[in-house]
Amino acid sequence: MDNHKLFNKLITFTNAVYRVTEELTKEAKPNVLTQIQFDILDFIARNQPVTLSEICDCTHLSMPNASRELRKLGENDLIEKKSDVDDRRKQYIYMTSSGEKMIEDAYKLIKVNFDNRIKDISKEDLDEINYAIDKLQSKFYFDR
Amino acid sequence: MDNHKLFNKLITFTNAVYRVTEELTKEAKPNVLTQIQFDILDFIARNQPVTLSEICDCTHLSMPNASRELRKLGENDLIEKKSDVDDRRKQYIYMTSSGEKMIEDAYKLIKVNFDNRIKDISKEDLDEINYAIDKLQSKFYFDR
DNA sequence: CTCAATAGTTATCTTTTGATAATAAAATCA
DNA sequence: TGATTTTATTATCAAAAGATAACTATTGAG
Repeated sequence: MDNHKLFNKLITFTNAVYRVTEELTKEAKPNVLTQIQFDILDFIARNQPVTLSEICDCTHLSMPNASRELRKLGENDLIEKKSDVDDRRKQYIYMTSSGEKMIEDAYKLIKVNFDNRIKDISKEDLDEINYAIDKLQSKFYFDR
Repeated sequence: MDNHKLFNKLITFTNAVYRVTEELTKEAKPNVLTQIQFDILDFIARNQPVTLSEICDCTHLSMPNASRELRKLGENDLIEKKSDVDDRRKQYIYMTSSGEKMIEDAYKLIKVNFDNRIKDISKEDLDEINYAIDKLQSKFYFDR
């Protein structure tokens, strides 16, 4: 197995992941939000509390643009900001309960799509899938 | 292993795939193209010859918008259209040699990033990665 | 205290992307 | 043959996203 074959296999695999992910997440985004707004909300949901700077680092948005989108999320009562007591320049961003609910509902729909996709897969194959994900996550898709 | 655990694992895994893919493809897109134009060019590269309708089906672009972006690719001499002899409504879209070169160069850069990422991974682990990708591709990320 | 750095906001402009209507030409159907 | 469908284009308009400059407020360093 040379690197080139593995490389090409990874390209094909990545395309498949993107295609299936799109199928699973299709229609999960609420219409009141743009894709970027939903991505930001999702990022906050899994990392809260976060600062605006952290959002910018992780989403490649500039501060002004991230600030603008965050303002819209705030206007929709999906997030709220609280000033840091120690450093009053910083704003810690939290989900509101309606923000939490919006993300929960989105994931519920994704879960339905997921259940539908695996409904005909045998227990043994699911175990293999589980094992393979662990392998890839630890051996290749790790942080650094 | 219940479905919920596997579901959550998949979400985390998908995020990791997206993050690493972005790292590997970073700066591969030529500045003369927008992301969508590059995606279309990449799609043509791996499926040529294609028709405009096929591009629309696979990229969720409307015909007018896809036609517009395709015109720009044509103006940059990256693709060319040839009418179908049997059905003269249809246009088969091909890469030009400079289009091919642009895609090749992009993948060369991605390959460099890939080689850099796996340079410290042992032969045994690479075999495991290879095996795990095959498993996931056939058991979960299949077409249908 | 002064000055630079950090965190964030507001305003503005441009580019990109998305949506829709109107059109043309060729093919198919009845 | 005439009506309908398919394939694609052009022209607009609107919305989303990206880029930049100017600004405020706070903190930290010397």
